[in-house]
Amino acid sequence: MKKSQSSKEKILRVALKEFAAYGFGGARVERIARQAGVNKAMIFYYYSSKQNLYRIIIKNSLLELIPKIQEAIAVSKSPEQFFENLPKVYIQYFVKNQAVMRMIGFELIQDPGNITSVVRDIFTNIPESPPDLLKNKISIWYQKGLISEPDPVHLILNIIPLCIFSILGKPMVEAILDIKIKNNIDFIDKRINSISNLLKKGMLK
Amino acid sequence: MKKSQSSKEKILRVALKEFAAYGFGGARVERIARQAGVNKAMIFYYYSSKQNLYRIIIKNSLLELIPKIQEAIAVSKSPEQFFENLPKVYIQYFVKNQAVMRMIGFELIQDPGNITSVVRDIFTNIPESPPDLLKNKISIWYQKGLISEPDPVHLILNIIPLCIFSILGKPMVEAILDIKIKNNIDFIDKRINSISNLLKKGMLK
DNA sequence: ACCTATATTAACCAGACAGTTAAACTAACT
DNA sequence: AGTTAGTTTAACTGTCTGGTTAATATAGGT
Repeated sequence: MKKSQSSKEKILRVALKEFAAYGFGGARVERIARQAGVNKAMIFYYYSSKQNLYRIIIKNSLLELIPKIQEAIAVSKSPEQFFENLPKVYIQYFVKNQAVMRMIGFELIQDPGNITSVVRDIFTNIPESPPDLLKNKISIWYQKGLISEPDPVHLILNIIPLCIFSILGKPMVEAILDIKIKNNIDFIDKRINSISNLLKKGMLK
Repeated sequence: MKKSQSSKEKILRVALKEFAAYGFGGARVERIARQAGVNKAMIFYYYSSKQNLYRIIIKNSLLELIPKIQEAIAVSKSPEQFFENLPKVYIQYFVKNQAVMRMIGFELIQDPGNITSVVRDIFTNIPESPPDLLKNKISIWYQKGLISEPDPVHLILNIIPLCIFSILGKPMVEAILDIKIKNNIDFIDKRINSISNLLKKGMLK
């Protein structure tokens, strides 16, 4: 029973790319099967439905990302460090896992209720919940007069968008300004830097 | 020939919502027809294909947004004003036209090449191109030592994401922090404020 | 060798899909 | 009343889709 394991996992890997490329509606089960080198029926044998396969992939992806964020929060002893660590972790993860980012993006646009329920589900079953950790840090930092934004909602909404859209929005900005960004590694480095600087100058007191 | 006009336009209005809700692949031509109170064949009669209908809607939407941005840039005599005006224009437009935002989001994720070609197409046929206006302002402001970010790419990528994701990411942040934002008008006001403050503190010298 | 549980396949299905067609309707103009 | 051009419709088509099924293959345990 070794080949089965590889088939089961290969379906996940291939399906992630398929969903990211075409969205749920546009994704084709048969294309996933073909690219995974597996009979179409195997997908239903292992994952019972297209919807279910989709949900499992989203959950897996989030479970992979969360510990990285958890650590970035934990190691940040000051808001300066926090504003440097978090964008770095987010951007580097999403650059390496663009398919994940695209799938999450799709979900947020199409059916926010679905992904948010997955998120809630994950966080209620985690011992040291990263959101709680974050809330505590923010409130302590604000009380100490270190940061200017006391509301965790707006603090988060001032960070995450900058990271995700940096990658997603790149082609758009290239089109708007009518330029071509050649060196992607340089661009990403510059992006992380620009975001960290903006956050430090903009939200530290 | 009066009813035809209203049918033709109603298809556009309904299709915008359909595409925003389900993405291109998930959108159903027949559902558009039914909701527009029109025979399905009418959609092909007026717009020849689903793809073409999609492109026309995207283009129309951008053509509606661009003048607003153009004006926000033009009236901003200082970077302070710019960092206040642009987020306000973006967020207020996207709050009122969430379907447009979702469609653009879909495109950016699924087929960036498509929407970017539409953008290029629009901007090359506009006399006072807003990107050029923006590039000039930024370079002048930087030379005068008023702003800290000389690169228009990163300046834009520090602004637009904050606006778009503020609306799109709201349910996600609610799920992460396990809260419910009740008053949406207050939230949007606070969001515009928080972004303007971040940009002013973070990017002015 | 036989049993059993898991893995895999080809062939199939009913419904849905984008797109077509040809005929009929409408209303303005002559 | 007849012509014309733009609208609208019902009925259709060929293809594709997610999902099913029943038969078969595999391999480990007895």
